[in-house]
Amino acid sequence: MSAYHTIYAVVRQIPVGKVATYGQIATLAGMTGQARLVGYALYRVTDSLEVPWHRVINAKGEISESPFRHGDDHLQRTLLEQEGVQFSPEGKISLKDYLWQPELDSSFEF
DNA sequence: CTAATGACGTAGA
DNA sequence: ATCTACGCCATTA
Repeated sequence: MSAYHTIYAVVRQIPVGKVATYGQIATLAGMTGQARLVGYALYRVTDSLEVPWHRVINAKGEISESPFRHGDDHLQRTLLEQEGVQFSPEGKISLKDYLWQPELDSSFEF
C-alpha cells in the first residue's frame, strides 16, 4: 500500500460541497507537515482512481493548478461551483464556510 | 542503485 | 498585502 494511496483514501472522505487544504489532508493521512506530498500525490491522480481532487485547495483558499495536470485549465473551479462552493471575486474560497471539518467520520480502512 | 521531480506551508522581511 | 527562502519525501525513469 503506497503512501499516496493513503492520501487518496483521505481525499475520498471529503464530502460534497466542502473543501480541504493540503496540510489538512497530510495531517489526516498521518504525515503532519508534509503538505507537499499531498500535492505530489494529487498531481499523479489518474482517471482510474476515483478521487475528488478538485476539493483540495491550498491554505490560502485558492486553487492551485499545474499546467500539465489534467489537460483542462480551470476545471477544478467549475467542478466546485457545481457542488455549490462559492468563490470570492478574488477567485478564493471562503475556508470559514467551506473547509471540511472531519468529525467522527474518520473511519476508513486501508 | 542514483537522480529528477512535483497541486504546499510557514516564517520573516 | 506580496515576496523570498527553506523544509522535505514518495514515486518514476
